[in-house]
Amino acid sequence: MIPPIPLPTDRPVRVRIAPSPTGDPHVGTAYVALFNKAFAASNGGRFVLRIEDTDQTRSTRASEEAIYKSLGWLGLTWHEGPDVGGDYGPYRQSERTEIYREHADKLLAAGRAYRCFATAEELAEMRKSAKSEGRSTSYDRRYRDLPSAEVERRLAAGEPHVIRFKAPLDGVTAFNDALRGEVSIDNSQMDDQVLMKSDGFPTYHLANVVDDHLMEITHVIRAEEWIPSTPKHVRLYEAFGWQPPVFIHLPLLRNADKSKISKRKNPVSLEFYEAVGILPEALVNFLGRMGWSMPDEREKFSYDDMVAEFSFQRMALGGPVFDLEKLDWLNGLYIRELGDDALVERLQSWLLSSGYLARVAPLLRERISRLEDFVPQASFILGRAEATPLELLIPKKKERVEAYRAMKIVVEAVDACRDWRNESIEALLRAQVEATEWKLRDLFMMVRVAVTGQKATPGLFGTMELLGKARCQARLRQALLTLRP
RNA sequence: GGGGCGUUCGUCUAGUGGUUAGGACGCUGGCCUUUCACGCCGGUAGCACGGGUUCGAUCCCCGUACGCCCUACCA
Repeated sequence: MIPPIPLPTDRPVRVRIAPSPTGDPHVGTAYVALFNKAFAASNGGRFVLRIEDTDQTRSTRASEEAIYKSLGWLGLTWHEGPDVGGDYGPYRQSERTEIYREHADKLLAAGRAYRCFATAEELAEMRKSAKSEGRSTSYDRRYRDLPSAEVERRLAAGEPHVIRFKAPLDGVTAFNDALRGEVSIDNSQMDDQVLMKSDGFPTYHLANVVDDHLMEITHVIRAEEWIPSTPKHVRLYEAFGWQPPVFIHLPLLRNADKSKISKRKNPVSLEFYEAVGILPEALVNFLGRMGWSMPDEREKFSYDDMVAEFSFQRMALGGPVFDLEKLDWLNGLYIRELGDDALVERLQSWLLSSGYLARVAPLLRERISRLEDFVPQASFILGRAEATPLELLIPKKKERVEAYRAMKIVVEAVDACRDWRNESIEALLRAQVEATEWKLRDLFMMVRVAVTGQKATPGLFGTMELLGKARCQARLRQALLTLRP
């Protein structure tokens, strides 16, 4: 039985989501956003969006924009964030590096953190030998007690280093998860977490704790995967002399096989759901049924209904499988409820707008002799795609494994593409020809068949552009699944 | 390997120390209908296992199994 969630008596409830802008906007982000926002709304609190772009190698502005767009599409809007401002900014972590630096220095000065000069190779070597000897592969604290003169010398020499937290060596660290009760780990399990990376950016652990405190976050509502690192966060709060927030860990969305939801096994991009015509209110409703239920157990309810009845005591803790079939059923319910005008409006704002048709029509002009031919000709671009059969997918004189390998390369390249235009798609695919060691025509034919389900189509790249990245990804991934040896 | 979290129909879930364990998706039979879909009525299938505690456990406790997550200078 889940106890009531403690609320602050002297200050407003403040919650946040903190997505990192890498890759496509994720359905898990929307899930966590929904429960944060609903909790805030039911308590008169505020919902903050903070962008965790501390991974310089993976974060992109395009991905950040995509998060705004998709969450906005779902109506999961925020009171404070990089785009709308607020009293606790900046809300983009890459603009807060000075703050983290100062706080890391404080820990350094207080003897709660230390500089570690281990190189990546050194660490890899350490883990390798630890593994071969059957020891724990966590960091062995080799720089924890480096004499200060030596630290100074290396610093003066400009040696790159990270700052690590001095985790307690013995004892136990416990915290209270509002849904699960006390969670504790033995401190022998806690390693000296990196706080500041050698590039001067903080890790999640430092940035998160510092920002949540500075932004006066009262309840940290995040996914279950964070439970194991929460004790470290608790020790960080303690080291700073801060009061930790209430921790609420939500169950993880799952694939059909119960593993954590992933793009390999499920469409996870919010852009996919929008592109295939899932209604935002249906998706929000569906996410609200993941681990949560209305008191009367009704299946269909709006965000406002949810807020009116919201309580974490109605939360189930098992990891819910994200079932597309049930989403489709629910979405159908919403569609059937639409009036004629509203339905037409939805269809138009989906793909049946004159603007979109204006882009499709030129592609199909040569292929139609009557106007009525347009509709069947456009079906592979407007309609739902069936999985392309295996025989069609494998080019002549190619083996299944070869096709699988090549498709994998294509899928990964497409995932990474951030500029979805005819020319850039072409450049992107051309760039894969070498990697696959295939003839250009074979590779492009396989992609064409995977994406359209047919061998004869309008220009491949223009078609892909119009189809949109999300749907192309889904179809390519479907093909990859079919090809899997 | 180590640590943590979890476990009610295939899936999403409700639920209580005594219930024929309820609803939804799916699948399925029927009705409606010129057909299909929608809608309506019905069927299908579940408390992981073993010990306790108890007059009685799906529910409380302990163990086991299984699943998942973490174990990065990613979040």
